[in-house]
Amino acid sequence: MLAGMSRRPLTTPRKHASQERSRATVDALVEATARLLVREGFDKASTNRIAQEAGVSVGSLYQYYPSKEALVAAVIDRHNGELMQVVRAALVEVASLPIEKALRRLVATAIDAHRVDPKLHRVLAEQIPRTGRLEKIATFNREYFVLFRDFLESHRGELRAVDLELATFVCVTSIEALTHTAVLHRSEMLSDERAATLVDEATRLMVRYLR
Amino acid sequence: MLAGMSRRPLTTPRKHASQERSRATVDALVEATARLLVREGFDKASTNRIAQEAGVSVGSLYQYYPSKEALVAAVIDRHNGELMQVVRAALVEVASLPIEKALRRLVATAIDAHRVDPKLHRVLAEQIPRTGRLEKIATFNREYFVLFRDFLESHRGELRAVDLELATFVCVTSIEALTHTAVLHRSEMLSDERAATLVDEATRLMVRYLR
Amino acid sequence: MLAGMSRRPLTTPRKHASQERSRATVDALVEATARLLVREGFDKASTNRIAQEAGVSVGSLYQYYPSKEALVAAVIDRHNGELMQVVRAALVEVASLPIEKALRRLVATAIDAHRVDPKLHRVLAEQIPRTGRLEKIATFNREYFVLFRDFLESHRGELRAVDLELATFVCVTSIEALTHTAVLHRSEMLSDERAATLVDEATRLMVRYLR
Amino acid sequence: MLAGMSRRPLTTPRKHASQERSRATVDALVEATARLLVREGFDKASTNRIAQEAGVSVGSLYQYYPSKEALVAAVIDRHNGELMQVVRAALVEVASLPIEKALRRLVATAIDAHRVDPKLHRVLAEQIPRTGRLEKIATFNREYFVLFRDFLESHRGELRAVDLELATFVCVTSIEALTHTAVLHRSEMLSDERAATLVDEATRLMVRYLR
DNA sequence: TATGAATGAGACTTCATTCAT
DNA sequence: TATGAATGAAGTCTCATTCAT
Repeated sequence: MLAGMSRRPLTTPRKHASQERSRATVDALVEATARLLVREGFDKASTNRIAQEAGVSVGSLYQYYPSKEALVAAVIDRHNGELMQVVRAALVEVASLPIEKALRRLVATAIDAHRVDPKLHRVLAEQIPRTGRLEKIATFNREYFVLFRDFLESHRGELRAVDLELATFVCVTSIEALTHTAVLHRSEMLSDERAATLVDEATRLMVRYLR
Repeated sequence: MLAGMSRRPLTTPRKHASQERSRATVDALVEATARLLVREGFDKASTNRIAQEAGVSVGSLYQYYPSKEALVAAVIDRHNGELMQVVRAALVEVASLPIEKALRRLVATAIDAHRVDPKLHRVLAEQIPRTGRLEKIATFNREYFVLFRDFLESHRGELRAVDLELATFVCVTSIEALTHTAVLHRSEMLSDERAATLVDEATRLMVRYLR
Repeated sequence: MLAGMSRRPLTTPRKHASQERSRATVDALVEATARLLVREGFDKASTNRIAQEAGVSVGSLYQYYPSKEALVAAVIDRHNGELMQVVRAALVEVASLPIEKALRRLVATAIDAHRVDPKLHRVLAEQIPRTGRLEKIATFNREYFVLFRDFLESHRGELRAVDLELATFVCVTSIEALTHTAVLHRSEMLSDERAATLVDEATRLMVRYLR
Repeated sequence: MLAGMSRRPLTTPRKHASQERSRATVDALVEATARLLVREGFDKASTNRIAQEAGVSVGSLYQYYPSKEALVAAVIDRHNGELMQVVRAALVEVASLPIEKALRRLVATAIDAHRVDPKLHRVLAEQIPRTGRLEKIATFNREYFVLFRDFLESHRGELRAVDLELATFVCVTSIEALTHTAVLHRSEMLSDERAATLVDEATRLMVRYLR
């Protein structure tokens, strides 16, 4: 569907690094990649530089990852994992709350999630499309989507009549955009005094729309 | 704010191409860049290939643009210009309508704007961060922002008490995200039957939030 | 048919180098490749080294040849061309001679042909299989084969009853092997005094076989 | 004689593998090398892959062979040994036959010898020059040469007056070339019906030449 | 002795950019 | 001013070989 996207480099790890020594190498590589991505951006993060930053030889890098893309993919996966953990926990916690309280909590959580490692988040958000991780992102989003849909379903009683699918799309997309933009491009909005207001507004947006 | 971004290549055109012939060359170059960006992606769109596609020598390319980035920047500017034209027209047209009708119209326009050249839009959206065009985008957004704020201001009477700045942020960000996502990742939502529903929902989201 | 031979690198030149300057570059590259092949062998003749030897940048090398293999292929083609010229000339010259005189002359010519650039010939003979030039070699051999067959045909009267195809195979293969081996591995056989003896023997081999 | 061939890697095995376990490892390595050479070609047959194919660690590989070349050399030696066994047996068997019968038998045997493992034979024939095994090959050929010379000597009575040295060169080279080419490049000549004809012709070539 | 993780020189190749014509 | 040949830094990746465990 995307033009010119044939022959994308492999993005799956090569070995699963059973021994302890290798495990350390793999971790160092992913960590180094994340660091360089933040510090220098995708283009400047060459495999040689990554290996160097990880204190490892290029050869070792290629022992575990077949390409730079695979390494970035690993960083993405790790980051997504962390985000989803936060999100999942929040959704569980919130399941039994009345919808307004619940949504407020979810918005706040979304902001927190974006704060996990905002610089990394930004680079990844920019680079994801180039890494063949669209699917994984889709996966990520789909999981969020499904969980949120379940959440709405279990609060059916408090909602107006609405196509849940559509409502989920509207809410998830809006929350994501608002929190993402606020964290990455409008950090002044998240000062101690003003953060609450933003949460208020986002919550109001959702609540009024859904009720 | 972005780390390690010093020494960014120049991104302003070299001459202003007053003569007719030059004008044609410049146009051909920008057009060729856009075409290749869509067809091959940023990385594969080399300056040599762009020159070839434009039917011009590389030498000439560098006569008019000091770098590849400058060329991409030109494409971005052109694209943004087209978008803003659509948006501006809509805002003018809508100025005197009651808020619900107005918002419905604006949402529909946002979708149309994204449809101007969706594939190009997607590539640009992905590449913008790498081109130092963040500022220009900010500029773009700021103009939209200001216009929308004015729009809200002139409909003050129909709104609840609300910080206009904040409301603008919420609305602009949400509309942008909903239309962008729908067009780029959920094209099935824009089939003839379903498009109206999406517009309905987005409108409802805004209206309920603002009133 | 050969195992593991999929995805062979391209072996056709990239441009045809019309301008004089490029022509010189291309020539220098082929020449340098031949030189290095002789001096260092295939494996040590890296593209960077070839470019250096040619007094040209690697970039230029890749402007004209898509791979090292293509360069070697060019050398092979050039060498084959030279050989065939010698061989063709001899066959024409010999057409009307009685078969013994003719064969003697052809054997002597084959030795001469191998002497054109024996070291290069050796390296190429060794490297040909790896270059996807088997076809070209086949072509080369086929031309020789056809010419020799015609030669036999036109001397039909002097031959015993024999399958011409088969006789051609036997003669061409033997002459080639004898001259190749003598030149490359038994140069002592080609000293002034002994060369004539070798030609005698080879001629006798053919004549007795054919008559 | 070959230029630039100094500093060739070691090509002799490291230990003589007295113990049984070692013997098995060594065998597995040589066997694996032969298999990979056939399946993937010389370049793709990396030492790591060979070790893996042999079910042994790279470390162990280097315990027994000091270099990749040494491994290939071992394969060549093994292959040559097998060939020589066939050839030696034939020469013994043939010693007392009249020359025509004997030569027919030797030609047939040469074809058989090439059929022992034609794919391996081809790869080795191509790779030998790169392995410093030229000497060994020379050795191989020299043994064949000497045996054949002895054969001719013992049939002196049936021959015309001829320099035995030279006659041996002519015969050995021609037979080798004819059988090698037929097996590797003209397999259609060895179909059940046609093989006999080829043997006939080759025999005739020799007999007429020698008598 | 065996293992296999680690090494790192070096191979191939691309492409933004320059410059002689 | 236009051309396109030339440049060469830099990037990705492989693989023979070593060495700590």
